[in-house]
Amino acid sequence: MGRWEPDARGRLAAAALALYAERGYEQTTVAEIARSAGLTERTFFRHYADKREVLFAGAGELEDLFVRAVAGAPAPAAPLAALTVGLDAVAEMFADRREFARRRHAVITANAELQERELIKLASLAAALAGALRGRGVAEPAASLAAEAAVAVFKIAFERWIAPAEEASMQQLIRESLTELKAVASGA
Amino acid sequence: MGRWEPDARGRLAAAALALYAERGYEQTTVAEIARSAGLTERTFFRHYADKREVLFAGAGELEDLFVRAVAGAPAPAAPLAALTVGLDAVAEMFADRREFARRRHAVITANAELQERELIKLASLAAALAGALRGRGVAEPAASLAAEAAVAVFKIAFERWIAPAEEASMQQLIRESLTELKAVASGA
DNA sequence: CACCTGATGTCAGTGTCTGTCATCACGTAA
DNA sequence: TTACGTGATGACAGACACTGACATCAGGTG
Repeated sequence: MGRWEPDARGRLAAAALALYAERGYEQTTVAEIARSAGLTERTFFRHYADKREVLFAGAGELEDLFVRAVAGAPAPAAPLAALTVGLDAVAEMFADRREFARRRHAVITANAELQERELIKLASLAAALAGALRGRGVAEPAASLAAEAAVAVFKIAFERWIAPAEEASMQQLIRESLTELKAVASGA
Repeated sequence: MGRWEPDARGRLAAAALALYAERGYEQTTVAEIARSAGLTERTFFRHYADKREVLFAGAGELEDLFVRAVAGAPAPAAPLAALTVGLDAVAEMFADRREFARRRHAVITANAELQERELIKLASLAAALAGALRGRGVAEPAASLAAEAAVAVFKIAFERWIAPAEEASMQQLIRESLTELKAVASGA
């Protein structure tokens, strides 16, 4: 065996989620997370920029997947059609992580600081999507507006998907939200 | 004259904006802001919950104005039409604060923590607007989607409004963004 | 065997934010 | 006038997030 236990990053993330869920984000110190993972506080900050970031390690992958799918959508597709290709790819990625998503989201919605971090990740996603659309020849401000709308669709579908009683697939919920958006935007 | 200089809150906000603009948000300590306003660090935290909030005192008023305008829109109006009434009210409120908005926005865009706070204020605004729409009989998820779309329109119009060369009125830019949104949403 | 590398530990320090108590001008009532 | 309450502030101690600097040590490499 190696000099250290493997996957320090993953152990820190798991310990953090467990402690945040058990006693709340504010009531958990970084030293406790590190100790729970068999490491020191200083090592925590070598793996994650701050106490919140430990919950958002997957945000980069989500953004990459979404952006690549949009960039690779069939050429003649309109902005919202290209974004729909990305939304479908994202839905597939989430499919088998519903319980994890529920636990993580419960922790985030219980704390304002964590919500702030989630929002800036979504804003980063929207900016990246707008960039992908511009790469497809979409002009501003249409690119940014379409990207913001797509993120809103994702956010609302996601919240429905993790609702306690919900059983519909994320892809189904995304399609429904998209339909609603089109109806709302054309209805005034 | 009173025992203390008047308007401690306002003096703190002015000192903070000036210092954040001059040397950057992270390079400014709360103790410096307080001293610049003739107060102590402890008093700063009695007026503002944290170092960021001092830049967002007006967010509550913006939300109140926006929500009241939407709630008071003519009864038969569709969701996006009611939101447009609110957007017009907001545009009027901003009209004579363009330079202040530019300075404040420059500080915020220069720092990720401040952007996070701005995003959660916009999310709070979107939630309040969705509530106002539900109060008008709009069902979910249409209410939330329409509210998110309206906030996106506001955000994009605002950014154009404070762009260096821009001279168009905020109302004009909001109308243009709304038109773009409708075109994008119906174009796929 | 000597050396380098990379992940970790240790320690000291800064800054944000909170709890607690003291201070003191002002208003009010006896 | 005097005693008392009130509210904004100051003073102080402390918890905790986060950073910089240096030490440690197993494993790979020459």
